[in-house]
Amino acid sequence: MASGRTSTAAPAAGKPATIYDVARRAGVSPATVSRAMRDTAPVAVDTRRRVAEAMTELRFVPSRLGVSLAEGRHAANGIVFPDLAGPYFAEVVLGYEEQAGELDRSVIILSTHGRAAPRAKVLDLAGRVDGLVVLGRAVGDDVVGEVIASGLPVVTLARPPISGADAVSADNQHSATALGRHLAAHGYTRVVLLGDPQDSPDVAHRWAGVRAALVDAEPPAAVVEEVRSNGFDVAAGHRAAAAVFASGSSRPVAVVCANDEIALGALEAAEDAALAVPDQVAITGWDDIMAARWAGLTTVCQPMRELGALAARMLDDRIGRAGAGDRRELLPTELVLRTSCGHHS
Amino acid sequence: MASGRTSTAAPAAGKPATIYDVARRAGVSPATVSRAMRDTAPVAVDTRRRVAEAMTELRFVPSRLGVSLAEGRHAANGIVFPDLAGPYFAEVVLGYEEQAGELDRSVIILSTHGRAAPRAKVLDLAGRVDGLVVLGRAVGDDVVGEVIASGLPVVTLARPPISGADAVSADNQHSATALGRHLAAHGYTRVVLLGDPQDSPDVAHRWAGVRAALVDAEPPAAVVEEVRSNGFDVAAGHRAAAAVFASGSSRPVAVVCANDEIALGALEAAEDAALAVPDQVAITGWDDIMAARWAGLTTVCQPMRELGALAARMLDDRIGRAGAGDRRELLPTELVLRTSCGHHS
DNA sequence: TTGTAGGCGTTATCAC
DNA sequence: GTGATAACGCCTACAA
Repeated sequence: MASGRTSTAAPAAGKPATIYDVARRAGVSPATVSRAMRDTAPVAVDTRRRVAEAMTELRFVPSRLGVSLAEGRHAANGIVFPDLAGPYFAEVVLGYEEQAGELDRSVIILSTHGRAAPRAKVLDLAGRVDGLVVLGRAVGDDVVGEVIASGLPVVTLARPPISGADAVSADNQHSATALGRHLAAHGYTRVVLLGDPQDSPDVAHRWAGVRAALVDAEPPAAVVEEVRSNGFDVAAGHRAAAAVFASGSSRPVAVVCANDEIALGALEAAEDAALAVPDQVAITGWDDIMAARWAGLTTVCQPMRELGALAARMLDDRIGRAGAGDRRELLPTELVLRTSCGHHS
Repeated sequence: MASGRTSTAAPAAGKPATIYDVARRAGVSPATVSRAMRDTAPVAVDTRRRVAEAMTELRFVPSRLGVSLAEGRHAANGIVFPDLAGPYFAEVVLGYEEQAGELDRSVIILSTHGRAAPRAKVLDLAGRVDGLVVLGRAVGDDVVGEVIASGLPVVTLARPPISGADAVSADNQHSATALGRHLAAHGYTRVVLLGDPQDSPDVAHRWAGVRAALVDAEPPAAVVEEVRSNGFDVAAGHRAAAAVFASGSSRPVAVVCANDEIALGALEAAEDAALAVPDQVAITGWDDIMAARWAGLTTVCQPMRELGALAARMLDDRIGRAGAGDRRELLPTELVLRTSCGHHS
């Protein structure tokens, strides 16, 4: 026992054990402990056993910080989005988290809450992750550009593609056209668009598609007005629609809304104004959130979950390969006909 | 210029600049750069300027890993939840993120997706944060206990309090009683409870409250059956309710559901079975999600956002103070009467 | 006011 | 197989 004095080594006190504590306890070097843990090189069975024992006795858990610093990676990805209110973003984030989890990456979220200047927060986030996805108008092109320039892999989601980043979005074009045609087929000729195209690239695309389908219809229909909703929630939709309905004589026959929540607000406003839907006004939404089914809202279904999951996979890919070209992906959408746009026999 | 050779120092290549690069460039020591950045000690104006210049020229951004390792903190908090599907958890997480953001902490999320054994993932998460909130039945008491034992501050949310952790939840008792009374007042005497109390502590409390109110009513009503929904989503509710309605003769007159999504499913099942709501069956939910308003669902409104925000604040507190006693907080809820539980004049 | 040096906890490269 | 030792990037006493 001369060489003894073994196994007395204990970590400072309440503080967590380090790899050095384990090494001392097992009578080996820290390097060996690391190898034994990670199976990164052959270790004698006996040594391995002693290390394992020391680890459990000391309840050793490697410090994430130490590992990350040494490995040069965070094993975490970030996602920035405008808000989590409303089902849309939540579903996308969920799809993202699920896929990222399978790829063994933690997910750090950052919501800009519609507020301005999240630059600092975005940059901070960028420093905590191996890659970032930017959802919608969560942050300006300038900031995204900055992040890309810093060398961080970036994937944009539901947002105009940026050079140097991959992009995934839903196929707004297809369903916008289908929706426009459908409304024209119902015989509506006067439609108003309710939303904020300048706040959401997606919406701008939808509007363009609807407009085109309308004028191409036979007989041709047209957008008579485009009004800002100043927001994408139910309250905003309610206010904006109320204003539209109040302008009496020029009352439209169809109100196409930028998303379901605005449409739900419009439905409320119609009720307030004693306007029957769809007999006196047709109203449509976008996203197919859960409430839409119960409100009888005609809308467009997007694969929200899958959008998030795909973004996660693309980001993971991009982190792997160094700097190949930019990928662009488009996911299909589908028009969901219910009663708010008119009667279907 | 003999002492020259200044300001040529550049970071290795494409790699980000370190504090050493900046120091060399500004002709000072790393320590001074740190002090200048953090205002942690007086620095001569001239020195400060030179440092600032060097920083911008080199686009220096302190490495989060380096800072965290040195500071001994992550400046990040975690939250584990069962799922983000459905509005409830999403809203809570949003409230949490918002508050955490104001406290200058990043948020790392982890969904267990109902799946089992997230132990490893939870422990990994625990190693990345300064504190953790556990939402609902996201993870077993054993694992939570392990995390607490490791010394990490923990706050539980909508889950039975655990010694060593703070706890916040909604006041299920109050509204459960109100709901039970209301149903009894409608004259219903046969009610069935639809949900999985063993999967959600919240639900167990609600059931207890409803039962108590029912038997205390005059004339006394009672729960005739308690059926498992095997899940908390619309599909689960639909299946379970269909089974209930199929058992012909013993048809209940009121179905109290564990949450709104189950209730929505029950509403669908009632429609399938050609049962009029509320004339032939009354149906109630819980949470007051957006769809509830459109489905005319009687339910209970919880301050979901505020639950998350409060948890964030309590966690931040707990990280500050060392090991004071455990706090317990209860947030109020409110019964929301709509048409699914019966006619109101 | 500023510099020096040690520490935070791991991984990985060399030798042995 | 295993052990030194040098990174990784920053902060902060301690000295000067």
